[in-house]
Amino acid sequence: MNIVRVEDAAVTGRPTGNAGAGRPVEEPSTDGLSDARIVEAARNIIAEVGVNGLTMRRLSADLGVALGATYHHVPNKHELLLLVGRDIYVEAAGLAPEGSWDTRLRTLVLQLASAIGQYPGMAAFMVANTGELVTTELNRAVRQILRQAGFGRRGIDVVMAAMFFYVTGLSASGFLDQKENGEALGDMQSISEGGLDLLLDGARVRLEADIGRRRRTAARRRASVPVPGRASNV
Amino acid sequence: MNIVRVEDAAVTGRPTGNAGAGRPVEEPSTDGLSDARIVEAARNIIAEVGVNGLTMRRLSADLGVALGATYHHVPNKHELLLLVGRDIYVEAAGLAPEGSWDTRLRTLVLQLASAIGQYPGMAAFMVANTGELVTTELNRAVRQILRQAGFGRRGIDVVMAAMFFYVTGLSASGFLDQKENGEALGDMQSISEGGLDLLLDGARVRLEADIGRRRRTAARRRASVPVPGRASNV
DNA sequence: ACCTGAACACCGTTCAAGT
DNA sequence: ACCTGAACACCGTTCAAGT
Repeated sequence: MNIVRVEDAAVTGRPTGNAGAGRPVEEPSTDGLSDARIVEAARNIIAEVGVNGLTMRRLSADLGVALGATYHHVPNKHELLLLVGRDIYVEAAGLAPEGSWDTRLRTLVLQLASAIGQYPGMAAFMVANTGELVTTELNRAVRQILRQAGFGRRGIDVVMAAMFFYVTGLSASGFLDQKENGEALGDMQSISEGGLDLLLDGARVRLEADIGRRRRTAARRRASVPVPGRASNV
Repeated sequence: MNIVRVEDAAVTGRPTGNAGAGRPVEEPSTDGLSDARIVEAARNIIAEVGVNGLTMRRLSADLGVALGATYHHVPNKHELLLLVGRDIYVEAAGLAPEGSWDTRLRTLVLQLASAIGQYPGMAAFMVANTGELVTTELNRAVRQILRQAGFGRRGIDVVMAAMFFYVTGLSASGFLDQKENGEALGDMQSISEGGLDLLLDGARVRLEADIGRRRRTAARRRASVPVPGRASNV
């Protein structure tokens, strides 16, 4: 009885992307437990009953092992949720949309919010544990889109911060849920997307500033004219 | 050993603003327990040990009563956290900054994020329970700022959604914490504020569109010229 | 009406003991 | 190395009993 699920590309593809962690990549290990199997089972439970419904006991039962066995692979529940969060990120980073930088970004944000929204309570956890989650391929994917668009280094940072905060807030508030209550909820969804467009407008303003600055710098270099105010500094 | 605390205006001012709830407003009740006293104690605990450190037992002990006594005033922990969340909102809505609409909004967002950031884990809870929190005076305060600025009805909704998502994401990730780790964290803070400025740029674009639309409508009304496409509709 | 004392069901985590 | 069975400490919530 599950809602429309995105393909579990990240889980089935390769063992959970343990970005940053020094642990060696696990072998497929045809039988027995594995990080990938645990994360997959955890995702299914969360999708059904939410993060608060995910219990180490319930998880172990679904995996057909004793409670202690799960703890042999995952140190604690917090770390397990981090694995799940990274898994969702990796999956969302996989499906790269086409088009101009802003439509690509827009689609990516909406897809990501929708993906996270399928796991009740997950966005709240992710927003509270940003520092331990950001080092993923999603980061790289977004950075690349912005770099190709022409954003400067700091422009990229700023836009990414805004996007990240927005997507977590958006998914946590559950406005994108395609649940059974389709009354005046469509209005909230259009407002949420409107907020995203607002953000993209701001990003466009920023992009013009970044490009203008670079063009001026290049022009000065070509003419070999020292910068008026800080000529002695270079 | 508390961090710089904002004045507890909302708590001491009047009993916790139970927006929407049908419950009658409680009398001061000089002695004994009260919603206001419970919320205040809860805030202190959360500020010290976070939402996860807040325990109904610990709370009751700090209040000097038995566990059951607290439950006589607050139905459950979820509802208690809602009271705390609304209390923080009401407090933040109280200090209205001066200046133009965008600087007022900017200051308000940063103050709000900073206020929430003082209560670890609170932002995650608030972002996960938007629907039960939004009906506060903060909502009114922000709406008023935007209306006076000249935003249309939908423009207000969109800007507010963007602001809300951003502020929760911002405060939850704790970039505004003035904690002991002042290394490269100031950089993250400036990036967070940069994201906010991005959003305000977008809002400015939106405002121009709103004002332009209204001006055109007024001009048509003055000239009594029917609208080309939908003349028969009015 | 308000509070106490004690209980219930459940949770995350640990660990000696088995293979 | 991997798993089982059982325990420990703690939590949210309830409720008969007192005043």
